[in-house]
Amino acid sequence: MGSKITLKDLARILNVSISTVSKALNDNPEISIETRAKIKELAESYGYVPNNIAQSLKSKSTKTIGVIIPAILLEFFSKVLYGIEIEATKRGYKIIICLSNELQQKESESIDTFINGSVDGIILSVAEETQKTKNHTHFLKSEKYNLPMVMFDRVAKDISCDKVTVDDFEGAYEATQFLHELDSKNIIFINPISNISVGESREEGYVKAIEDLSLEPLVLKVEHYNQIEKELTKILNNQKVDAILAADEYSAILAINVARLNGYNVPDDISVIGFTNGLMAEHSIPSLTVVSQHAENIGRTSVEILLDRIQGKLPEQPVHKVVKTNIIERNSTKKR
Amino acid sequence: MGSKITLKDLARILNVSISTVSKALNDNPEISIETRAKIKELAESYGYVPNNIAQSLKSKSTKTIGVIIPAILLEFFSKVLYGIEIEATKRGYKIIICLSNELQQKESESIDTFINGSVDGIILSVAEETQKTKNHTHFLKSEKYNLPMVMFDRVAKDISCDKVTVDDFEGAYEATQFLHELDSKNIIFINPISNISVGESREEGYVKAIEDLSLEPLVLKVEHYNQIEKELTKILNNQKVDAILAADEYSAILAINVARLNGYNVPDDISVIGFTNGLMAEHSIPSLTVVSQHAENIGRTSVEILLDRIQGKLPEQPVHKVVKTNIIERNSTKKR
DNA sequence: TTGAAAGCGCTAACAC
DNA sequence: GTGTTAGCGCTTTCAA
Repeated sequence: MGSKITLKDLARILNVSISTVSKALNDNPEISIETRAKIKELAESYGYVPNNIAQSLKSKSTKTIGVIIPAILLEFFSKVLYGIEIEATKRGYKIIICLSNELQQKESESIDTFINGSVDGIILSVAEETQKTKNHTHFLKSEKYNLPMVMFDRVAKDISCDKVTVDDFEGAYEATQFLHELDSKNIIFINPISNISVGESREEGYVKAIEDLSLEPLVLKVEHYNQIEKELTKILNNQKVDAILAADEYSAILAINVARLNGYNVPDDISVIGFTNGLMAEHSIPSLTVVSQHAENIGRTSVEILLDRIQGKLPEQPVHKVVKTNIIERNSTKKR
Repeated sequence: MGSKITLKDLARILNVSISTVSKALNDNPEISIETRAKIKELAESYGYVPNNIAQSLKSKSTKTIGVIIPAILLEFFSKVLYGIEIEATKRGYKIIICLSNELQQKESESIDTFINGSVDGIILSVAEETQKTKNHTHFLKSEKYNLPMVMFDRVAKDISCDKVTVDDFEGAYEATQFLHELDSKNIIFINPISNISVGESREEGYVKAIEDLSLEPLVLKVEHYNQIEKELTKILNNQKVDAILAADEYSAILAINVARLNGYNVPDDISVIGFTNGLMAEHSIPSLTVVSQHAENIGRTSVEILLDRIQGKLPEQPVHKVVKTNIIERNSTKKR
């Protein structure tokens, strides 16, 4: 069967005008019931489907959201994406995905592909490179082209737009307290992501908690995961450590393994908490107690805010929503 | 600054016609060099960006691909998606994502959102429910509306379209042989996904290999992961097992744990191989030897075929490309 | 070298 | 109740 039957075709077949067909299919009461029925039947039989592009051009609304994420292989982002898709679909929107792969250049290009009218708004999380260079000029296009934008998780402080973040500071603060309540006095913080905003906040939360507890902070910053084994072993051999808080999931898993390799029992000798509730956390041995960021929730919330903004339901002032974290207790921490 | 400056606006400002502006910006030699320069400069200064929707309507090409995946939280699919995004971007295409969440209804709706002209082609992997019901009528729309479609990994045999699959049969066959070469004689196959096509093929490959080796096949089919511990324990207590091949990653991880809980050493007593090379496989203890399906490669290949099809570079006959698997040896199998 | 006009497919204000 | 017309923003043929 051929494709792409249009209003025009239907009109010609029935010898009516294009607008009559259009109105009939849109159930416009201007058109008589009989005509409507006849036209609908014909459209049905020809498998007519309205051309979405034409509708978009006319209505100046694409019903699609542009999403830019730094990486899809990081489980956190695929969870957020899941939340975004669910919520967008629920509200009748499609999503277009671009990956920045943590590069500023690709992030900027992605924004360019969105400011040409193909989407009604943007949801993004800032690329690592961009967070390092702090060059945010490409984000200004959102405002220049009147394209609503919401940033989630990794946000640019100096850009004025709606934001959804996790309370990383608070999450780290509470995790540190949690470890202290387990009688840990020597809590080390491992940070392989100190160069991105969330890593910073987590470290700050840890340090603040440690200070409030009148303990000694001990931070292990690393550039790469492969340094963790060596550096952590050195520390374990030189000082007492009875708890580890890791800034992400993988470093927590590594910490568990390094601790065990050094003869420590987890959780009896050392309790471990990591950030991010992912597959590895759930399935590691022992399973990992984590600070969950509710990734899916972040995605849904971002969509809600973006669509509310698009539909003019929000005050002019940018909205900043903070999603609370909570601790999911598993077997890498002592039972209370 | 305001938004959405159009050709019309530029034309009015310079007192030239719209078509002149259009041609100038497209570097059409019909327009004099000076006029071109002047117009480009003006466009630049106003931050003019051509409206993509209008261009699409005119050109009848959206330069976007519709992707329907059953689940994004399954790492395999997010890896494929990664491959799709990379290759699509490279070739100047955007991607729109829909999730079927393994439901036929959602899969069908997703196809509907694509046949209205919003994409130039579809890439999809069949939902679990659809594979069960075997109701494939919604896939026929692709042909009816002349919308090129490529299916990957989980495909519908009775639908004629381009396909990219993994050689699951061969992968399982080789993995079984691999285990046999490790001196395993009692190899059990755990299949929690016997209801989807890939699960079937893997089982067939295993059975064929076992037969060719003149061994006794032993298949443990389960409906859900939580049955694995009980069922496998029962088997381990009743008969000799020296190797386990699992139809997916998670069941392999579970198998390792169950074996260890029952006092077996992995890999000394029992070697374990799983399908899918994911995070868990890499980070489990011991790390898991896997049959890798090269998910990213599947994604890239799907895009290549789809775009070649769209651009008329392919023979009329549907193309079926089979991506080879290979075994990634880690610590859950004995060293040779 | 430039411009007028038609048309992509659809909607809607306004006529008849 | 139905049709005419204009227009969304762009490209492109044809005429000037």
